[in-house]
Amino acid sequence: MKFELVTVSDNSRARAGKLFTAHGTIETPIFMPVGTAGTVKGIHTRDLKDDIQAQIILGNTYHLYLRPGMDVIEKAGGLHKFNGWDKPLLTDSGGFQVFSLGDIRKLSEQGAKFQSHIDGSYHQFTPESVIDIQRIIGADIMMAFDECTPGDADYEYAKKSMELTHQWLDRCFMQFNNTLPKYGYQQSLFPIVQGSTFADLRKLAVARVKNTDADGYAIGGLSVGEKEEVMYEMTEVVTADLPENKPRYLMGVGTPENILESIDRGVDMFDCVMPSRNGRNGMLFTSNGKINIRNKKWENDHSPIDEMGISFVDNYTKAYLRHLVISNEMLGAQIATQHNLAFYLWLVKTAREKIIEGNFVSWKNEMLIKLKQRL
RNA sequence: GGGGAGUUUCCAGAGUGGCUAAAUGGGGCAGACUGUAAAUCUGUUGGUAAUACCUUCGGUGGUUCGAAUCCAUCACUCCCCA
Repeated sequence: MKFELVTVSDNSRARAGKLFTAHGTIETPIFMPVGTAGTVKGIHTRDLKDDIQAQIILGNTYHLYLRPGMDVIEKAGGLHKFNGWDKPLLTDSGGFQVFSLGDIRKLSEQGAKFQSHIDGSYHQFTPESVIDIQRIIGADIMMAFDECTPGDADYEYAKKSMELTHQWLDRCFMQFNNTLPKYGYQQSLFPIVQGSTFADLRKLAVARVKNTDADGYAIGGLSVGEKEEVMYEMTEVVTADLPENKPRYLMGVGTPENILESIDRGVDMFDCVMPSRNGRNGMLFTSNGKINIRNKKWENDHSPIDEMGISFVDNYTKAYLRHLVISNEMLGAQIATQHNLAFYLWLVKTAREKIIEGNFVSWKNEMLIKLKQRL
């Protein structure tokens, strides 16, 4: 995998780049739609590619391992073949599930024991097994197994948690280096910087993680309960120390505002369930602000969802979409998801253009005002 | 014609003397959602000058300190038998 910096802003840390993978080139900054169970919920790969213009999507180790299981994925020839997405793919390692499945998981130095959220059965993930699974899935970018430290962790916990993540990181790379890709193309492994809300831990984590000389670096453990300013501060601390010539991936972030602010602080890659989940729940991100499409005020608003017309679904009217969402028609969730994802991809694509043109910061400031609005 | 059951707040439907502005579900209205245990969850849903008062359980009249709840009567709905 190769990363090429195209432009770096002179009045901000924002960067435009190109990431070359076995399944195609990704133009950064980029937003990666989340397709946890091998699908971006409600969206066909055709629309993902042609309409939304996604360049890379996610899958999840934990979910795919539980269902359909590695046997099926391997027989399919990997996830690309299984779900028909032939562009770049990134898999999360299950580290976030260590955090989000808190009640049904047990941590040890060896790994994490999970209880399946599907049938309650017990499973163990180790740094080694997580690499093996991601080899079978065949993701272009695999993530190291980490503990996603909660945002309200105290210093002692954050430090211990970070150290565990570092031990696991070494084992991940060991397993990575001792195994080969299964489908004949190169895969990369990204380490994850933890350290919670403590700048000194974050700096330690970056220094430690840089030793791996990986193809890219991720920032984890943010937007997990801490304040927004803290998230920005930590992002800055981390990007300041990460190598310039490698992509930086801020995991799980965020709102359109978060993304612009983080691009400004030198982040290149993002993923978040927000556009898809909130879309399913009736919330739209538009070029003029946020919309709760269930609200009565849209009942007779027969204007397009978003007059900017980024996606073909933007031609559906607010009144019609409101009707679909309120009636619990599945097309409502599909349209809203498709619109939101198209908007997110438009946002990062435009950010890239502005970085290259040299006026990212002023554009960002204009956008932030619009994005804050609630329609 | 004979016998029986019923009428409750937007809907369905509990409630058979005070703890009832009235369970529960639906619908309505609003909010949340950040590496997806989520097509999910939460709040609210008679009115107002609102730690109180007013109006409300088919209509009217009564019993009672007190009635959605008991009695009388009228209206309407449904079921069974002719």
